[in-house]
Amino acid sequence: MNGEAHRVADGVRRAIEAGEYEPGAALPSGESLAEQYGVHRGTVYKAIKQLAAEGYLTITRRHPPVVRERPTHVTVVRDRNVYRDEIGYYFDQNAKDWAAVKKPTRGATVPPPHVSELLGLAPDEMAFTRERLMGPPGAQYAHQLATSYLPMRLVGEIAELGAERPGPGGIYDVLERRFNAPLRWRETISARRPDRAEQTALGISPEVPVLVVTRSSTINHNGRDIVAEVNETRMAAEQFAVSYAVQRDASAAWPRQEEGET
Amino acid sequence: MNGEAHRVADGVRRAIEAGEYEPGAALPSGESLAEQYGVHRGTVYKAIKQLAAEGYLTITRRHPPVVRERPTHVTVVRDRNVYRDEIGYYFDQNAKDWAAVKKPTRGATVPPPHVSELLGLAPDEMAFTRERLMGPPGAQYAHQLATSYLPMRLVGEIAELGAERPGPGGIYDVLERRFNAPLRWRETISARRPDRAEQTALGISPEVPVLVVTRSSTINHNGRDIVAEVNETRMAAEQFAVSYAVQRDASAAWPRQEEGET
DNA sequence: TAGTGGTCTAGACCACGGC
DNA sequence: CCGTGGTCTAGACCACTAT
Repeated sequence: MNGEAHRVADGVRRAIEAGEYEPGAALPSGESLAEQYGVHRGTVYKAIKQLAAEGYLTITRRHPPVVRERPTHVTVVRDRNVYRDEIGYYFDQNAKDWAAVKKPTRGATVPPPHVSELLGLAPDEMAFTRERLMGPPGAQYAHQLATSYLPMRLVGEIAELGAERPGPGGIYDVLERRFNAPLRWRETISARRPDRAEQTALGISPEVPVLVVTRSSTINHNGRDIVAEVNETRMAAEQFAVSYAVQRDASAAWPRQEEGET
Repeated sequence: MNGEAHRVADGVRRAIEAGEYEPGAALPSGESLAEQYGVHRGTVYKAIKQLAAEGYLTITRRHPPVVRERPTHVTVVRDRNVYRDEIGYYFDQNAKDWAAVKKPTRGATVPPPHVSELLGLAPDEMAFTRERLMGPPGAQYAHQLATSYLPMRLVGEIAELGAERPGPGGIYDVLERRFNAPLRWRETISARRPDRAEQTALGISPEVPVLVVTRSSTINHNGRDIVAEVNETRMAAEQFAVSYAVQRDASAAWPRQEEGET
């Protein structure tokens, strides 16, 4: 794992951390770095890719690599509660004031397999989607990328769900009003490497993992529980973490009763 | 992004998925694959690295790549509760019957920065560690890699914490007995690329992200809350997900009172 | 000693953006 | 048109393993 590429990567990394290249500034071209370090351009290329994987650089075709803003270490973005303000439900107190980086888009696609399964759809069945890119005011890239999946059948029955603006409180209020029952949510967290769209939207390299929070919304309808919506939020794993308090099951009550202490 | 390397990767991937190579079997050497596809060996090398990144292969130095067991998609490993059985607390109902793949080790290291911060240690201060590799019975690789960090000061005061076997119920029971107070836990989830030790222990490539669950144990001592232990569990993100139910804050109670419905 | 993965150089070609 | 990143080939070298 040692070698010339490593030497170059270490040198450039140190230069970035020493502030020799400002965040947002472009690096010298591969050719000139090769000259500077006395190695072949291909070797520089590998070093640059490595640094992009570590989150130091964003690389674009036909433009020199750009130094990313300092990875602001881990920010907690969730806890185990859902809150409500005058607008509607929200799940993330930090992101409350975020704005859409781009106008939300609506469409229809075949959801990823685990989403289809949650919604009870056939693997190749289409779903209605709504996509939002959210970020703090003034951010260059989106920090979170959220896609909401709804069964076509449901959108057909309840026209407001497919509207450009479903009204105050969003689709969750529409659902609770329509079914006259409370929504229940479950969040599942995993991680994977980003696809092309996620790389572009979040400004990250293929090697930087994204944290995926899949939230399913369940509601009771005629005595049966149905999953009405699945929301998948993706964020760069190096910048975000998800946190929650652990709750004691009845079996773990304290103080404990039936244990003989010495 | 298209090219010869892609063609080779697609071909080999299809062969694996068609079952032409059994899980555990070795692939042909790079040289012979290069011949077979009519490309240069370096191109094959890139394709193989890509497939390893996708989780299909495990690559080892100087040995042909080995086909990994089919990534069994996402397995939920947590919910928001902590449970207790006759042995002690446990956080994961699925992993209840897992066994240690290797004998647990004890030692002392400088913890990662976020762990030091949680424990209230100086960035370069050492901590007592206990490391376990857990997996289902008979597994080739460990599925989860857990490290427990304790402040040296605490281990000095309470000798049982540093013992090879802290007794039934583990260190959590020791702490609750000693401080006569209940532990409280918080879990924070993020993801990153694995370091060398994690790659070896979990049998994954550098490009496959690991999910990191950091659990801090807080206990009240003389009226102050102290973080007595931090446990960091790592697992391959392609195989595991963490799931929990979302709870309604008081602001999000249902049915809602003060809203005029039309 | 032969064969393996892993790395590097040298040189070539392509697609595309900016001049 | 030139310069950029991105890719591929050809050929070399090394460290190590299996024989």
